[in-house]
Amino acid sequence: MARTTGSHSDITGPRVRDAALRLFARHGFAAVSMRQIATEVGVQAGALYNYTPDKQSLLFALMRDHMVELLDAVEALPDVSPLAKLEGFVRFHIAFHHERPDAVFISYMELRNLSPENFEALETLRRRYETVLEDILHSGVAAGLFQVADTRIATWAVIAMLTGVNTWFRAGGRLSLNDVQDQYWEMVRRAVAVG
Amino acid sequence: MARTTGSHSDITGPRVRDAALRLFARHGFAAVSMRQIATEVGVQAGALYNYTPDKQSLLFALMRDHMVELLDAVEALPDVSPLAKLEGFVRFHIAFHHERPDAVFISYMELRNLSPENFEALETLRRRYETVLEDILHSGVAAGLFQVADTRIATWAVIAMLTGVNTWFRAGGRLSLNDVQDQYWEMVRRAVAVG
DNA sequence: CTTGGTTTTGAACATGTGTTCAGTTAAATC
DNA sequence: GATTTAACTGAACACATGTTCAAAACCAAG
Repeated sequence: MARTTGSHSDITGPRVRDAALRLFARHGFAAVSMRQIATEVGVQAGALYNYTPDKQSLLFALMRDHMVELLDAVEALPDVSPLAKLEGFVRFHIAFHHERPDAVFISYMELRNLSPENFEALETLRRRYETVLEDILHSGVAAGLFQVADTRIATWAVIAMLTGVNTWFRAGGRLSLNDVQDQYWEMVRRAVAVG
Repeated sequence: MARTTGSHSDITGPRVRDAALRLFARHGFAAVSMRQIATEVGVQAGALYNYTPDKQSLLFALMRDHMVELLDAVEALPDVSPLAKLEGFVRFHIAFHHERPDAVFISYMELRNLSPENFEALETLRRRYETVLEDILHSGVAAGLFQVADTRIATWAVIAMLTGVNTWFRAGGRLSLNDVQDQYWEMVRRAVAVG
């Protein structure tokens, strides 16, 4: 046997990425073999190499694509007052991350499995995302709306707090996503706003 | 060759655990082989099985020991007012986690490599730790000192925020550990305290 | 010095790993 | 219908994996 009926790279390509994303998130990059991914796709392991030069590049592509999506979305947020911007950021972060639990998980957990160059590329993207929030905090401080001792630390604190939602929140439970957004926004607002 | 001169289980045992802790934290459980651990200890792979029945038990022992230490320490905090208790918890969490970056990292990252029973055992310990903070928040709310919509969510939010310190803080930099504790305590206090 | 217990070696086992590639079949193009 | 291109198979490569165990060497006690 060789080429199978109905096979097409436009179909197999996304299926490879989807399977890799799910398996990497569930079991970890190092614990997943190329043969497991291939089985999930319904193909032999060798066929995967039409879609990635090697296993690590597959991981990196997933992480990079996720971060680029994240950046594009956050930079499209409306340009309003610092307080409204902060609220927008909080609600956006929670919602965006909730929709992509696997990609978020991988992007935080598998950094150590990247080559130095790939790691650096991803860190650069992550820093750009953090800077969006830090700029908001900074402009709020300048406008006398926020009271923050160190905008850098506050940035890390807020992002860690918001990202933590993914570890426990599941849709269909006691609280809606909106409830969660409301409560986190309330805590963030009080933590940084004056008076 | 066989038994080596100077070999003793009281020495090799801790060395096995130390090497495993450091390697698991650095490269991940699945990416570290028993032979790598053995090399680090200065022993052949077979000798490790005098100290653990298998690889997974070694991981679990490290995680469980860490959580038990954490629980013992947090339950020894003084019984004072809710506000002072909360401050004590915040400062304790930051300091304790700062001193054990490898154990903290492993205990958060390698949960998925545990068997179901081991996972459940660790989750129970983690819930007990969270309950310490939730009880503090709850008693503060009852005393009219705190204003928190949902103590469960606030617990997760605070712990995620505090644990995040480990991802960026390194001793010897711009800020002392005390500076960091001060700033996080300020943010937590404002996020939950009334007016 | 002998005996009994402790600790480690070194080889082996069965299986799994990422990756390559010649050969084969399906789809697309002319 | 003939030819070219795209997609995949299946086998192979060289090596790594967790774990077991008889044999050997060390240490401690009598």
